[in-house]
Amino acid sequence: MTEVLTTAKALKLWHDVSLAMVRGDEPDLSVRQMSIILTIYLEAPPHTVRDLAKKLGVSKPVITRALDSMGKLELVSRRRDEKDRRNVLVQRTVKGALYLERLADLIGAISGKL
Amino acid sequence: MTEVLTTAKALKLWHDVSLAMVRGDEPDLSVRQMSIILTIYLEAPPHTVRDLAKKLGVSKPVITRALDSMGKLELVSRRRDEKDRRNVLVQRTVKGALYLERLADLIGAISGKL
DNA sequence: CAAGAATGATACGGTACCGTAACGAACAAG
DNA sequence: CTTGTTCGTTACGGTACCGTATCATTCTTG
Repeated sequence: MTEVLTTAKALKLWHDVSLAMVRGDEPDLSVRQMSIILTIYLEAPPHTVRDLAKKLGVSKPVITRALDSMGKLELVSRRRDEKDRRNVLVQRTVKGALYLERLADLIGAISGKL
Repeated sequence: MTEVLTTAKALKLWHDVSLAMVRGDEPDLSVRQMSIILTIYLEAPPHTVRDLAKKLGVSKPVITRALDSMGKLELVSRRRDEKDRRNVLVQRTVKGALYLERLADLIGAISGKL
């Protein structure tokens, strides 16, 4: 039997993690940005703008802009696909990996205190 | 011994829930807005602008603006405190309760599939 | 080749949020 | 009263993001 979070615990988890993110020093990522970076780090490459747009159900400019802003933060990087130079391959970075590692630790720690 | 989410599962949970929020019809709340509405619904009243600002570690205008926008969505409401008319009491709404109920169901369902 | 399709970026006008500062209203203290 | 403090809001200039439309580049197809 799989353990499922109760309504109250699910909301408390979301609350505590969100609060920690707001109170933290790092700039908050939007839900869209969070979806993108997590997709890049959790799912197998390659990740193109078009694929990400389709996966999130948003327009391509939304992805381009999110990559611009997260690129400034060095959380992701871009590279041209040499096989098909129309494509842009979105790639992971050291900073991005560390960012998500800290996020995972935070979620894990908070979920342990529910 | 408390069950703690592993790093991978914590991130997958966050990813799947964020993705569902992005793909959903409802407008995404920012992390700050989410923190505020969850605080209002999870913690005991009264909730004033000042208290919320302190709890989130942000300035008061941030709270005012977030209440404006969430008020437009009818997720929260405001009322003057008759005991001390300087205070504004932030209150729950039916729509807000339903919104968080759906969110909790979503988190619960996804956490069950990890 | 040329013509068309596909890809990601950019332009545009508009909306939302930011941080800081200033403000009016309401209370508290002398 | 009046002076000072507290509370929430508003003003201001600036930044970021939105959706739509358009663009240049690259590939594909005849």
